Amino acid sequence: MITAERLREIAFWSAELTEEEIERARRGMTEKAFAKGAYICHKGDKFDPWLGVVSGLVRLGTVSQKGKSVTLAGMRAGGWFGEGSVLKKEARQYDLVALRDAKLALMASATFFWLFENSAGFNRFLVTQFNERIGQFIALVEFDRSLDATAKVARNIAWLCNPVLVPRAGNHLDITQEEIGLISGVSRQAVNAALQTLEQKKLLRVGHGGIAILDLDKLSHYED
DNA sequence: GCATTAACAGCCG
DNA sequence: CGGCTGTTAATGC
Repeated sequence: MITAERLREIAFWSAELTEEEIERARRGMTEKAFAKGAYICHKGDKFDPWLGVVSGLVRLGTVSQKGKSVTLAGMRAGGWFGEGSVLKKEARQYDLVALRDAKLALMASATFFWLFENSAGFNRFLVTQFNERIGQFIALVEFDRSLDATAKVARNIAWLCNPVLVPRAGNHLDITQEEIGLISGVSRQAVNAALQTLEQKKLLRVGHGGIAILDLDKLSHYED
């Protein structure tokens, strides 16, 4: 169980909840630490909590039939995910790996369903979250030709900084080029080249162990 | 051609 | 010093 104050810190959506709903939410939640490289769950697991990243970086991915690993998305601190599997009471559709030491918040599915049945604020948040994800998905399908490495990197960085999915993100992203590679499905060297291209176009600025976002909108629509 | 792996020097904290 | 970055060379699809 976590305190009401802790809930405010780690869960931006709690701002939409009434006192009673906050009480329910915090009683149904715990925090858990994962070491770098650790699996949070595997594809096919019956793992029921809804998840939020409190600190660290998490990779959502899977393994194709041919055996190569495919990354679906990265999730940074402040992001919440997994509501699809919880709502449908189904097994996880992907692997979750901590790319560095991470702390996650876990909400029991019974609590999630209670909020779903009783809280207007929580439902407003859920609809907003789904809507934003659909928007990302549409943007992905819109460009049927495959993206080059620079475009993949640009889009994945933009997703990590989505202000609706991660409202407190700000303009700075603490992430190494290797981590961007793991999330984007591109080698570290290709990430390095991509970042330099994007910096020249003034869409972002590269620093040591992090980047500053200058033009999120252009990053999210970037085509080579 | 473009991207990947491997290897390495240099830089930053 | 250890981790991260920027580059180059060799290899693969």
